Amino acid sequence: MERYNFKKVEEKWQKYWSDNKTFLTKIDKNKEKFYCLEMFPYPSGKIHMGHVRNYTIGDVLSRYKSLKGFNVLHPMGWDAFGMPAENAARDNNLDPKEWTNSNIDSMKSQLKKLGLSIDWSREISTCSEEYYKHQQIFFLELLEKKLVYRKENYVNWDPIDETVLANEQVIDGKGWRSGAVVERKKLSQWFFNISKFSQDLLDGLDGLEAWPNKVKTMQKNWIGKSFGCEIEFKIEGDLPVEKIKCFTTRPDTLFGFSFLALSTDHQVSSFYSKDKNFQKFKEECSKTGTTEEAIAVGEKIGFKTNLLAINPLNPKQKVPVYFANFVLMDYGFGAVFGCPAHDQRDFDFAKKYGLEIKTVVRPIEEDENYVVENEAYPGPGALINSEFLNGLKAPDNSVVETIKILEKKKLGKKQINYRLKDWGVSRQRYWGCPIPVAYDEAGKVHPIPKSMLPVKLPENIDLKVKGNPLDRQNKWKEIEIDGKMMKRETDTLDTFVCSSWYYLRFCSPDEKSYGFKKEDIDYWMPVDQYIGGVEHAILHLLYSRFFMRAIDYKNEKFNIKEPFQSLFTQGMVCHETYKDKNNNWLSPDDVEKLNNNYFKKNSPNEIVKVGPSESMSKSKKNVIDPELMIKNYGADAVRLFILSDSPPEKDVQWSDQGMISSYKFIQKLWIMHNEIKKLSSTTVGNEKNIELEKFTNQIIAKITHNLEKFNYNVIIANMYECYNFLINFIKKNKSIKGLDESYKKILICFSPIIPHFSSECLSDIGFNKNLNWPIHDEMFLENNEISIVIQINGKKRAILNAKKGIEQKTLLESAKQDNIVKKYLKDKEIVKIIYIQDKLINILTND
RNA sequence: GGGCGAAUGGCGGAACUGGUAGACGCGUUGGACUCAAAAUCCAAUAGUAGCAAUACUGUGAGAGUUCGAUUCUCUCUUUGCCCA
Repeated sequence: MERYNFKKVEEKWQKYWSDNKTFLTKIDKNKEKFYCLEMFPYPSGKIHMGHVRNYTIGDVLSRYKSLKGFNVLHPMGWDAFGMPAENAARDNNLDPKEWTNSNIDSMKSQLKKLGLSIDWSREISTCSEEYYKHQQIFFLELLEKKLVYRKENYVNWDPIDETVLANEQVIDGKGWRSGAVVERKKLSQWFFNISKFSQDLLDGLDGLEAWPNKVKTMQKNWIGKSFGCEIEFKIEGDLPVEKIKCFTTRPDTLFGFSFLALSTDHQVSSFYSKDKNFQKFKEECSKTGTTEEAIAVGEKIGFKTNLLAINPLNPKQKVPVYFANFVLMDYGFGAVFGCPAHDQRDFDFAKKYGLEIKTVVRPIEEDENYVVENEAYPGPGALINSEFLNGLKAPDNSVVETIKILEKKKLGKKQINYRLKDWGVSRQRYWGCPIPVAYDEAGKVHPIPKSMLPVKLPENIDLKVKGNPLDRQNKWKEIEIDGKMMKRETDTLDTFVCSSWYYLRFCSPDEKSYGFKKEDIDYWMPVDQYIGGVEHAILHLLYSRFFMRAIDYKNEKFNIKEPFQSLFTQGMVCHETYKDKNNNWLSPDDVEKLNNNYFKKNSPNEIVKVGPSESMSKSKKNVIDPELMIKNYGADAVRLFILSDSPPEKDVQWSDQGMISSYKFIQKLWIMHNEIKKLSSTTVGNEKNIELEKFTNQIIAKITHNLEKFNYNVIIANMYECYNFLINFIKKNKSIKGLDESYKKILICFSPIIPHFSSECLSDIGFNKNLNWPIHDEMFLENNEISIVIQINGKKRAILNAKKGIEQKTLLESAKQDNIVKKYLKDKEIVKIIYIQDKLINILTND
């Protein structure tokens, strides 16, 4: 017998699948479809373990569903636009397109070595003209439907990448990619009107039963629906301002009103355009970031006006009006009423400027003399010091009642507010999808006629110069539309736009006239299972849900609104981190382990500091190269290991030991395979072996159940169980009828996880074509001979073998014969007996 | 500060609707093979006591419901993620 040669076998089957077009998918209306999609990768040039895990999970599911008889669509593509290409091109004097395409080639060959069941004929790349042409058409359609608009707005400006960032791309006040502190800048930008769909996107979440609750909650919070009231405050003072509108979720605390705060961008600020002190203040404000966190943490500062705001519920009360740095123009109306006693931000502000702090809500356990002292009390309770509102239960009851009163007096009206802002999609970058519009001399927007699409990116660009590269392409910028010379838009689209509809393109990758064909969408959509990292829980998934709705808006193209029926978020792949004596990160390759101590390789005296296990990242050097692992151990072993140690939704620890033991397991399976093959060819048994049948059927039931539930780590345990059973079974049984049948079924169960090995073994014992997922026989799931647990006073004391369906009386009699049971029942009176049929009997005695 | 989740041997983790806790793997220990090592195979492996049969304790801590709780309820601790 030859040692199992994974290299030969894996290459053989990968070639076989490719030559036979095994994974090519076509519409087949006689079959039920299954669309399995994993989040497509950015073509960085090398796959990492996160990809291996993500795509292995998807592949296991796809292969299982195929064997179950589904018509499976399992495509792959490239999220190919984006800044790394541009940066690499700039630093190494390359063409971003060539850089990207060569990365795609090498990553594709690495993915192929994993033996994924992908229909490569549907491969798409978002940086190809065939792809972004359709995206430009979508953009124009959205423009026509008024779902895209242009406005001047403050934006998050990343000074290193020299681009605008969406709010979501600002993390801790810093750019998500560059890490630079984000500045505020006013620019004219394109926006997708995602906020128009706020309610719809929120409602849609309820229908997504197969999404993790965690993700739904995150989206819900992100959309941030709040119920409140729009109030108009009458204004007195030295300026021609009569009233100021503001939005609040707590109108019930109006009697605690002590100041009105305005954003520095509020209309009223126009009266201060020549006031040097105000300008200085405004500049100060722009230094605090725009994120909610920066505002909450930062110091609250204000600029006092000479205006006074009148409390609508208590016209005798007049309070000062301030500009304040914690008020944002794009929330509510850029004005908030301050109630220091019950909002920490307002409290801090009031303390600083010596404003009144009047308590109007008391916690339930306090009485009416309760006074807010060291910090605001934002919690529930009852209203006090509020005249006719006193006693109302806050906040639910009191908010509703106050709004009713305000509406009746025409002082305000009920309003629903969302935190979700429109999606700014303009990027001042080269390597993205050009926005297909042009401007005439007056600056008016003209869509570029569809016949002139795609707007292609110019080539041979110098990326070394800072600023927007397309803006410098004077020749490219010129365009003639209807005989008039115009200038093209020089911004490109956020790459999140590309990934918002790629799942549709996979259904019709070759369609020339439009992004997809209705017939294809009707058959394939929605995605039955979407698999990816939880880091995309908000942005990508929300944008995709929006894009479906936006494309469909007013045209009713589809019957579905939600692109992803089920969502699975896999955990990360982690590894210990290492540092040398100078605190430099060390790669696992540079570290040697000896007797629980870690040393630097080639310098045996230097002890290595071991840090916590963290998600693999290049910056911490704690990465393991999948290509190397596949080369050393084979794709099947890598697939086996990456699934074996943790449930797929949780983080997994990389372990060299684990990797090696997966490799060894396949070697052991191969040795066993050859023994079984020898045995089953000489077998002349009479009757099927009950023990074998029972095991086979039970394990099929288990594996099937675990596949359906994504318990992939448990399937690996089931595979070991199979090995342990079979190896012992063939040792003691020399001639067994039905062994080949059972073994075949078990191999099919293995095949989603280790497809090359299983295919090789199956074909070696004569099964190659038309394989189906085995179905277990219920008959064997239930044993005739069962073990029944005997409990005395709730404690396990013995186990009794009995026939199925045994009656309580009979069971009790035989239990009483048991020596241990006898011991415990001696001199005791049986008070009660609890019998769970065929499972357990609990005997209660009198003490 | 708010929301959601998690906590089981030395480690990763199993346990269907409350019913034999610790499947399976790693590691460790002992043994076989070997001049020796590696590889492989066999055995043991929650803790405590005991030669053993066995007994007691045990699923982060404390309470509760129940004949019976890793599983359900409440309080607390630690921890992770998201939002602030």
